[in-house]
Amino acid sequence: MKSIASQQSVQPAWLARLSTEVAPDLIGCTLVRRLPDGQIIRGLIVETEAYAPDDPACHAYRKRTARNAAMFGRSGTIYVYLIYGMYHCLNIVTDKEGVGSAVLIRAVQLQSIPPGSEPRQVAKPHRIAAGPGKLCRALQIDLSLNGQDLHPGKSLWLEHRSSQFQQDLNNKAIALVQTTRIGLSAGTEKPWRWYLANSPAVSIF
DNA sequence: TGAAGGATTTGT
DNA sequence: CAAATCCTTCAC
Repeated sequence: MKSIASQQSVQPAWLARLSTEVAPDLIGCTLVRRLPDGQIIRGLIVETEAYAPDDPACHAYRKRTARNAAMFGRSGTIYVYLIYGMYHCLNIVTDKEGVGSAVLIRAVQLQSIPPGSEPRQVAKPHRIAAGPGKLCRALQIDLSLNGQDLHPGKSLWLEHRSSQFQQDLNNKAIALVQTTRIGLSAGTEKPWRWYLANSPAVSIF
């Protein structure tokens, strides 16, 4: 019998499914960021949104451009974009290569306080990465990661749910909530946002 | 070549 | 509710 590692990294093949299937499955997974200086920041994913090709809210809805090119890459590609001129948003590309779809990571619950966090934020540690813009600020994610691949030990990767998390989910000790997405001007009716019920780290209450 | 607006966050 | 702030997209 092979020994069981507590954390197993997510492989591209596991992400090669519809974004609407992957998005809820990513809740409970751990996002791991390795800074240029080698420091590791880990966060439990507690909120995601799915974006699909036939979805008017999806950046890849109209056509392939320089900006959204990463969304058409193979599953496991990192798609980062700048919003409102000051915040970055992190997406994990899903489905087959050539299909413009991805999952937006909206919030993570940090395992530790990352470097550079302001005292005002540290007062509420669970809110430091509550929201897509704040998440990227805390994990120092910017356009330099756009188009790169998730890769264990490199800049960014994902680890599967712990057996404890999966067990709690099966026992209904914890639950996922599915509802509509946030901040859109189109496709507002699609129930493609998921979050961990009762998590203090989701972007909105 | 220019104007409009955005998968956000924060403070008034 | 409006500002901050800049890149992308689309119209002229």
